[in-house]
Amino acid sequence: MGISERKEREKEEMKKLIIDTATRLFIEQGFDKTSMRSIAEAMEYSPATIYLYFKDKSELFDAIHRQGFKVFFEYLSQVNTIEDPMERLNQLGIQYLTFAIENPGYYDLMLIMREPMSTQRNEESWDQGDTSHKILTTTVEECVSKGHFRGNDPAVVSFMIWSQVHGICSMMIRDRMKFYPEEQREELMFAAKKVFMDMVRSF
Amino acid sequence: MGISERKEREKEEMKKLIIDTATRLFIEQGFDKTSMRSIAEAMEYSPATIYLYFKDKSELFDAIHRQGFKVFFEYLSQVNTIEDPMERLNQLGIQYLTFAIENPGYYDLMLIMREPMSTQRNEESWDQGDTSHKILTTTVEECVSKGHFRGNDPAVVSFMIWSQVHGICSMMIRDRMKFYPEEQREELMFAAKKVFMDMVRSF
DNA sequence: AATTTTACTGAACGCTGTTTAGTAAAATTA
DNA sequence: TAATTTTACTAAACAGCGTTCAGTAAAATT
Repeated sequence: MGISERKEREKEEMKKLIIDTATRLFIEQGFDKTSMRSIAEAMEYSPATIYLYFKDKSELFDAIHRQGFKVFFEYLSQVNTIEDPMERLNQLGIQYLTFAIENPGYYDLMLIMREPMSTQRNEESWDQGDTSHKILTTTVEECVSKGHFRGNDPAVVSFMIWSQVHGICSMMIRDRMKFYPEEQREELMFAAKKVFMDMVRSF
Repeated sequence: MGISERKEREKEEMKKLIIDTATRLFIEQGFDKTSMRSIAEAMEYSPATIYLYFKDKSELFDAIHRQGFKVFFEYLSQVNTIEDPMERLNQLGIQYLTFAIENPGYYDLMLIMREPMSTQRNEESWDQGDTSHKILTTTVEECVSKGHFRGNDPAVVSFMIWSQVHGICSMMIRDRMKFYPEEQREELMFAAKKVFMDMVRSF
């Protein structure tokens, strides 16, 4: 049955073409301006074709969403070899900020935008969110067991830390840093994170 | 010229009717579902009428935006009488979180959504953002002059603090707290803020 | 060679923000 | 009071959106 296998391959290639085209436009011009019609036009297909491969726009962008998480995990996994949990936490923060700075489109889609939620999608993006969350909480728990955080609930501490770095990234990505000259913003992000970590360490 | 004065009054009333109707729908059903047509229908006017009073949707929502900031300042001004800057900072955080919890629609519009920016609008919303920013930095500067924050740059510290509370609120408003049961989320927000303030105070 | 299945599209539906030409009533002028 | 101008408003349209569906030409199967 060579034919059905080739067809299967072609189907996957078409899916990839759609995702790649959509990702390119999305990174280039943002979510709002990336319409199904514009994706189709860039692919030189009819808009209706996309719907043969993805149920709707939400499902298509969920594929991009998932890919973003893959990239995200590559950043986070850089810290795996660090023994000291507190230093690992520190580097985790740096990787987090770096991901947001280098992939603002992904960050926005993955962690700021409101998701239209379709049951299937939520399952998986939950998993990915859950994994990220576990990476953090595990590290925090290690820190607590080494005597840090004065015995505060690791869940609370994790949420605080995540909120801190997410807050910093959100400010940057949604343009709430106009108080500071553009060329100093990235520096400020890391400076704020550093003061935060200094506080954490001396707590 | 009683007539032109009456007309002026009527114009203001019409503007108010539009803003109030738009705000109601916006709070009830969110930004995306609040179309110009739905606002017009709720007012029992034609959609085109709204455009006689507001240049476009962005200008209309800027009016709501401004009103949101007024409410916001009411929350923040509760702390004015507190002498000790560190305790004022603490209460400022509580007021911030409370505003976000009690007015999630406003918070989203004012501090999370991307603004389509029309020159005029930016001027004013800048002013309001600037005022909020000054309230924070002034307090932080007082703290520093009382020996807190180990001589770190008040601008950096302010940005860190704002990011922390903004991060907490963003997580809640954009539904990134699914790791925690719904009835514990508000508690967790304040718990995280408390740990943060404990760190700040002992720094 | 005839039939079925596949991959795709043109055109439409109902929605959006926005513009424009036209109208009836109100205000002003004569 | 009658004629004219100004005001306040709307119906209808434009171009865009996500999405659906009937139809079609080519490919695969019988």
